Amino acid sequence: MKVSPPRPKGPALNALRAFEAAARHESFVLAAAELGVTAGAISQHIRTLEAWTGGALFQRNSNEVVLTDMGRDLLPFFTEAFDRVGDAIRALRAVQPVRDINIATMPSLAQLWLSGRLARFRQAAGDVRLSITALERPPNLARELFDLSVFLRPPVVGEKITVLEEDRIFPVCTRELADQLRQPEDLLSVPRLIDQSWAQDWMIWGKSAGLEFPATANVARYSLYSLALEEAKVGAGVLMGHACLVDQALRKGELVRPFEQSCATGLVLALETPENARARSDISDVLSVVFGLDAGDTG
Amino acid sequence: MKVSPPRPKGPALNALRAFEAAARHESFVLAAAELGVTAGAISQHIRTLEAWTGGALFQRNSNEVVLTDMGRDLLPFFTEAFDRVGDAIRALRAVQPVRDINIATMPSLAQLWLSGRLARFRQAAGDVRLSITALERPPNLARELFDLSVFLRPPVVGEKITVLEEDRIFPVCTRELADQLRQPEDLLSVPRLIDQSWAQDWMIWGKSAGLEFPATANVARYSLYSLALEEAKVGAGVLMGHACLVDQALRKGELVRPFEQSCATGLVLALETPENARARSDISDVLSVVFGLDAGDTG
DNA sequence: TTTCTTGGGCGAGAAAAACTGAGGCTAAGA
DNA sequence: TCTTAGCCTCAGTTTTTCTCGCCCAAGAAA
Repeated sequence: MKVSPPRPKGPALNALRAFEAAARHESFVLAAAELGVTAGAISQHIRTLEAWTGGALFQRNSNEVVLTDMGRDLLPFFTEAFDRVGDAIRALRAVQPVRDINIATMPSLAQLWLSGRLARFRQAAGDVRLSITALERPPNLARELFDLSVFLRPPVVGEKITVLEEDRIFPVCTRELADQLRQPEDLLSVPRLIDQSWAQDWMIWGKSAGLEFPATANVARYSLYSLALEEAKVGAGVLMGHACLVDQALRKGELVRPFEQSCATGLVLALETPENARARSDISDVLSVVFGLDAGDTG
Repeated sequence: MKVSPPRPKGPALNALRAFEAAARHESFVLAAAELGVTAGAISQHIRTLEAWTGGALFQRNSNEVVLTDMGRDLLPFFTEAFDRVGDAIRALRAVQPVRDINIATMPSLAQLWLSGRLARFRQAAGDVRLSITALERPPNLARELFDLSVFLRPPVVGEKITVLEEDRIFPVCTRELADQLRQPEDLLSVPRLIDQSWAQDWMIWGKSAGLEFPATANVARYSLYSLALEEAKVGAGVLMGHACLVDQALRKGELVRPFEQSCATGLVLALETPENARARSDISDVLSVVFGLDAGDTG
């Protein structure tokens, strides 16, 4: 027996947070992205934690990790804990009246949809700094310090989610190219432009038009929607346009719709705010000026 | 506007914990002790946090800190958050069946009361490592990784607190010295030994005996009760004995009670366990073997 | 009054923690 | 078969955190 060893120390808080994120995503890569570090860092945290507890939290497979039963049982405790920590941080942040507003959105929406609308807002309220972070997936707003997120996403039911519009898609191209397209079948013979992350778009629209598009033939993939859009503008092919993303180009006449037929993707353009955010006057300003929403106007 | 700045980062988790502890104690020194760091470290964390929020959390006075209103409003969020984090850590620790049991107690109890009893336990269950941490004050068991605490403390009402006995005090000394003491008034003329932290003891007992002991005259103060006890054993003076602390010495005949009169200090010898700890079989073993308590046997 | 003690601030340097980056492995899909 | 996606590990570096020494002010004790 040792008398008076130092107080027993728990594991590092950052390691706990890393576990929570990794367990929630069941992926070190996603957890790393959420926390803004590399996957290696997550891996190390998890190992530290496993060494501390003496039991395995994850089962490592070749290209995935899965929670062990033990890890799965533990997760709710950690999620609850860090949700409360998130609340505390948010409360801390709220002591300062206005500073800057962090918006999370998809790269494509940031460039093609949001930027125009925010210009309007920035004129109206010059003292607020806006910062836009482009993310592939909607962040967990209970955890991260965003005040607002706008994403095309499945229509999840959520407390603080407002559906702005349904996501609809239809082909778009230059007027010149459109003139060569008499009927939908003609689309099979021109280059089709798609965004990596929405590889299904042509198939979905095809189904509604009674066509089947081969997955690979005559297709150019782009990692960013805005790149595909630029290519479409110079006549490189036909882009499957999302209404909210090509609206500007259509208005300007840079692109046209060779066929009126449109179809829903099953996604919605949704705006989400963290708990209590709409009580902040600065944020509800953005909501009303930019999106035409009033406080409490939740979907 | 910056597009795609990295995700907005919150303050360091350790800084949040430092704030919680500092705010709860309204003292950097106590918070530092709880977290096992120096007060300077706490001070820096708080300043980091204040810089992040842009508002003062504490008002610094010359030799104290007091929470600002803002800080006071924030505290409940943080306490809730770190209570949940504590739960999570505890759950993590519980995945491993038995390892070691951490006991928190006062230095005097550790030496004079606990050690004998634990010897009994250590014989019975040799595979459990016990570690005893001596602390001045009862730790917050919702926060720290102790499985058990034993303290002389005011009789607070608590869920998981079991009162073992009432704290009673009475003078003790060597038999030789006792022979010179005919009546309580004689105590005024012999050296009185006291422990720093229980400076009131003589006054309290004096009141019950109808005597008034001058606070300073003819008094030897010791920083540890066990030191005072050793001095008493060699006849250096009369010690105000706490029943639970001098019991062993009385049994062995090393000390005697010159006067039978005893009085209660208003404190109790209380055992505390964290939430759910008594469900752990290893811990309830300690409770039953060492303290004669059965599961669910809470005060 | 003077001295001591206590609680806190500050800055430099040390220690510890966290993170990155490179190289390797496996499974799945093209 | 080749590529890609995930994860692992390890070494080295960067960043953070902590300690240490010294200062200050206020209150208690002498």
